Amino acid sequence: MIFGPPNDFREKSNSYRAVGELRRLIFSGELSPGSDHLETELAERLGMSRTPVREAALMLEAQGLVEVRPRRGMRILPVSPEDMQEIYDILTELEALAAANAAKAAQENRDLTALERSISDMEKALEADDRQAWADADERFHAALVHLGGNGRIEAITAMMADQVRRARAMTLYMRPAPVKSHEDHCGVLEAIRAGDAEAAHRIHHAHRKEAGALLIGLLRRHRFHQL
Amino acid sequence: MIFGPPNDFREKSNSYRAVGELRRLIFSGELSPGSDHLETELAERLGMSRTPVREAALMLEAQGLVEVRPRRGMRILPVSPEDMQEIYDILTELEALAAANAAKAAQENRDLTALERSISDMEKALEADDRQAWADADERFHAALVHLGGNGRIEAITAMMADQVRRARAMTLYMRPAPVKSHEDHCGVLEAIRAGDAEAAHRIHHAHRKEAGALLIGLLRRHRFHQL
DNA sequence: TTTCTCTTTAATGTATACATTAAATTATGC
DNA sequence: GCATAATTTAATGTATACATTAAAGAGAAA
Repeated sequence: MIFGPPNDFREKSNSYRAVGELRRLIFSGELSPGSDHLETELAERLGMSRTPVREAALMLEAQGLVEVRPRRGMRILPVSPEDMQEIYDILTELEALAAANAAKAAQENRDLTALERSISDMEKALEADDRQAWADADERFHAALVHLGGNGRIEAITAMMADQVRRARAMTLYMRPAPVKSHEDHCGVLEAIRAGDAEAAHRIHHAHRKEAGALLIGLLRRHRFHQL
Repeated sequence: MIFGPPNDFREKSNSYRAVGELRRLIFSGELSPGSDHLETELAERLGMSRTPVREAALMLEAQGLVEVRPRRGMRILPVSPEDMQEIYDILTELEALAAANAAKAAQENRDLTALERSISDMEKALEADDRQAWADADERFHAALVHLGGNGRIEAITAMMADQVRRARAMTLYMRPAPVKSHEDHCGVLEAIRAGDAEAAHRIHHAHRKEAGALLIGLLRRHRFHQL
């Protein structure tokens, strides 16, 4: 879990740089799920000593991305369809709550440009049939929505879960149908927030995540089946 | 967040022992919220070198309990009423989901003894007017419920949040009225799970957490007011 | 061959040394 | 006296040395 604002001194420290680097390597797939990596090896790869690498590994373990086992190195935790089910169940509840809270706070918080922009970015990506751009904008939409909800801990938790979803989505991005229904849902949520209708925002977003989750998990299971 | 089963080798390592020790010191109030603690100081206190202490501090930071600031030491994050509101909002959603899932899984999973025992422990504590025993049993009830829900990530998240709640509850335990309404709610949830009624389990537990949260936060605000 | 034991290897966990640098302190000019 | 600059202090971030010990491998007995 990534709490608090990103402090500037973190960027100067090798430990936190290692966290960022390792995250990048994990999400890009260069460190594949299930693989083990020794501290020495990673230290050489990142051009630093074992100390900051080791500290980074422990932080990533505390965040649930890897497992540190003595003498076997840092293991990149695989994400099974069962894991993804757990994650989507959580995202569904917490994001729907955030949507409702965003709608309740709509009076004070009128800046919905982030939501609007991500929706229009998704439209453009859909026209251009650019799946990756669509996925990026979709992620921005969800992040913006959760941010509007105003609960920092929900932001931290969903950001962590989004990390995992990104890994799964990379595998299934080109298997799914063009996300047209998603677009309607997003617009519906935005309008409900504009109107200050918390109940509608919650209901639409809850259904949206539930459907998207079922779709992704179905694809994941098929994907795993094909791999066997 | 504490992922995965507690591996035995962790108990032998000073780093993980330090995590446990520091958590104990934080929850017992020996390290008070808002206070700063230098690595050297903590290392001496725990009887080990700076290395494992530092690693523990970074793990606790990744879990959201403390903040590590260069040259100022490890700061124990205070828990404001606003923080507690965030936490209860999350607990409300995730535990209610767990309750619903537990009810759905009631056919397979018939072992409700943990729930039953914690409820009877609460009854006993209530009769003996032992607030601390009641709070402990209440915590066990919620933990058992979430465990029955079967989502390991929800378990990890709620366990982390429960840590924070415990700190707040320590302040307000003797301010609140005798928790009689809670008892009815707990029994209601248990019966709904027995009956496999997911909707009822969700509804009752959701309302239960919402009320309990409002009560605790009200007390916290008053408590803070008195401290000023 | 297989299995058990002993030896060797090497990765980790920890302590420690040291360079860096923010903060505190002193000194200096106004 | 006050503000600013120079100096000192000390806590951290990192590298490295080393003891520990799990795992791998070799060797002997069945």
